[in-house]
Formats: sequence, structure tokens, C-alpha cells
Amino acid sequence: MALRHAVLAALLDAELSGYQLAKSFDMGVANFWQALPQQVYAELSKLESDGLVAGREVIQETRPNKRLFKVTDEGLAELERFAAASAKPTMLRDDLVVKVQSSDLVDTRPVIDQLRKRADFARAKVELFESLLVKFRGERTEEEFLRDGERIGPYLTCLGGLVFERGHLEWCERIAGVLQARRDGAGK
Amino acid sequence: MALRHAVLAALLDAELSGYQLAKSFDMGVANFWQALPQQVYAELSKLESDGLVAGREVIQETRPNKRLFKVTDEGLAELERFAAASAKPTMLRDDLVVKVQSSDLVDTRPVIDQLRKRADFARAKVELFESLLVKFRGERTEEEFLRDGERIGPYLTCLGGLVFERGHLEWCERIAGVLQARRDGAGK
DNA sequence: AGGCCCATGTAATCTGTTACATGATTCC
DNA sequence: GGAATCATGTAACAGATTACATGGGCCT
Repeated sequence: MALRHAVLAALLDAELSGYQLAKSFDMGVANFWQALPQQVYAELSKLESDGLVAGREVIQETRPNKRLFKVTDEGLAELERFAAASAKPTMLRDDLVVKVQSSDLVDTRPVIDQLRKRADFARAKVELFESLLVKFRGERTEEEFLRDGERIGPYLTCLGGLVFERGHLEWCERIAGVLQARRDGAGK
Repeated sequence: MALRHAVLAALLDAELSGYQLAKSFDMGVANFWQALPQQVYAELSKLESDGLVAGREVIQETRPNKRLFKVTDEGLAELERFAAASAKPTMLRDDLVVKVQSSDLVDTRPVIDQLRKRADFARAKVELFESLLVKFRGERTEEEFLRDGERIGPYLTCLGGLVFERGHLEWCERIAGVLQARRDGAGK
């Protein structure tokens, strides 16, 4: 029961099709969750048959027809229950960290490469999130927006994504540097 | 094929029993991966039958007997291959973030509570990681240790855990503050 | 006497990933 | 003419979680 509530939360801001939802979950633009298209379609079916979302068909001439979904009152009540229930912290499981853990007994060249690629990726995400934040808050300062804004949820999760990616970036760069220095030093 | 390599990496530093491994994975003391005891036992069986780890029985008088495992040469070769293969970034999926995303349409009291509990948890982890780092590096400065230390993998992953938990802590405190301020403001 | 720690698992279920399938339209 | 985008799924598999099971020793 996890993706379920992420889908509901994503539909709070707009009526979306499975395809649109899937895209934002896939790329992590909806930076608060991640899922593949198949999962999204499957979850929407379940949510609809449980009455938590309602879909309506939109006929399109030039493109395939699509179904737009919105959260029902029952769906909102479900989210309410979910928010009130206690959540246990889920840790991240990252292959790259396992590789770093093993880095004394394993060739570090490919690990350094991966750290650098990861750093590039994180840098791109940081920039994306920063521009998203500006878009969300518009003319207002962050303080004003967070005080008076009518819809701040996406902004807050985006802040979370930013903090995470900045930390990750810092770490990747640092570790790549350390491992590289040891290569250079040991090579002599 | 994910836990597999985490177990191998954990066995690089010491010969451990399933129980000891399970405990460190469970509590995230081995802060580079997380798994339940059942998974660890199952994975050890598979690793042993694949010849990647070797177990030896240790008879104990006062406690149940146990089996200590160590990585074989084949296991090390497998880790080597793993480290060289490219890793795609896995995102974290955190219920609490979904709740924050929904926080404009849902009662924020329980969410604020959870953010504060999470912050306490993160603070404890930060302290744990900081003391672990001191233990690892001993008398040396961080710079010296990372340059000359013979085994730095666990130190580097611990640094990663620290960066992550510090960021998480900062975020939880900030968001709890924002949501609380909006409650106080709106209540008037 | 009751609860926690050591020590190891099995079985069922739930979630997530990979592979496959289809078909029209718009952009380069 | 070929690739990407829109639009929706099914089926098989891999990975993670929950529930259940056992049994002695140690601490309060």
C-alpha cells in the first residue's frame, strides 16, 4: 500500500491520464515517488475499482483516446487515513554504495567512473529542482510562499529532493576524489 | 542480484554468522544496506551453494551452534565483476514524503508528529555515524586516514550515511516548522 | 516468572522489474 | 524513411515484507 497513496497524491494537483502520471513517476519529476508505467496503469485500475479515483474517457481525433483520473471523496478519506498512520523509515538501497564499501579489494577505476556519472546526474537534478522551486513560488520569496501559498506540498517535497541530491552530489564528488587520489598515490 | 553483493561486501571485514549479519543489516549499522534476517539467511544459503562464501560450523556450549561465513576467491571475483558493471540510480520511496506532498488537503497534525519523530531518529543516526567515524580513523585525521588507511570502504559509506541523515534531519525540522507555522497562523 | 538475546529457518504474500505487445501521429 | 511521442496494457520473474516456528540460556 505505498504506490497507491503516491498516485492519489499526484492526482491532487490535476486530472491526469495514466500516461502522464507514468511519465512523471518514471522520470522522478514528481520527485516524491518513482514507478514504472506498468505499475501506474495497474494501480489506477485497482484504485478505480476500489472507488478511490474516478476516470473519464476523453475522445481525441489525432491521438489515441485517453482516460483522465481524479481523486474521489473516498480517495481523499483514504489519503487522510494514510497520513495519520505512522510511517517507518525506509532506507535507500544503492548498488553504488555497496561498490564503495568494497573499494579496497576491488578495481576502483570503474567505481570512480560511476561516481562521476552519478555526480553529473545529481547536478542536473539539483538544477532542475531549483528551477522548479522558482516556478512554484513565482514572484514571492520562499518565506512568503511557504506562509501564504495555498498549495505548498509539491514545493516541500521538491525541497526534500534538492537537499537529497545536493548531499548525494557532494558525497559522490568527494569519494571520487578520495579514490582517485589513492590511485595516483599508489601508482608511484 | 542486489542483496547478494551487499552480503559479500559485509563479509570482507570479518567472518560473521547469519545472525550477526542479519543484525547489522536490520539496524542499518552496516549503513550501506538494509535487509531482514530471513533474507540474509536465504541469501547466505544461495551464496554458499554457489561457492561465493564458505561457512564453517562453530560448536558452542552455552549458546546454539552457529555458522561463520567468509568470502571465497570466487566470491571476490564476483564482487569485482559487480563493481565494474554500471549501476542505475535507485530513488528512495518514503511514505512520509507522500504525506508531505498531500499536506495541503489533509490534517497536518499527525504529519508534523511523524516529521519530528523522524528528525529525532535522524539525529541519533548522525551521532552514531559521527562516533563510528572517530572509531574508524582512530588517532589519525580524516585526511591522513583517507590517504593512508588500509581499509577505508566502511568509512566512505559511513560518510555517505552521515551526509544523508544530516540532510534528512535538516529537511524534517524545516518542514515540521513550516507546517506548524501554518497551523498557528490559520488558527487565528 | 516473564522477557530478551542467541541462532536458524519456512511459507505466504506483496511490490517492483523486465520483457513483450500494439498502433497511429508528429518531428527531423 | 526512421525515431520519438501518445496511449494502454499482459505475463513472467525477482526482490522484499509479514507471519509463523523452535528452543535453550541469561537477566531482573
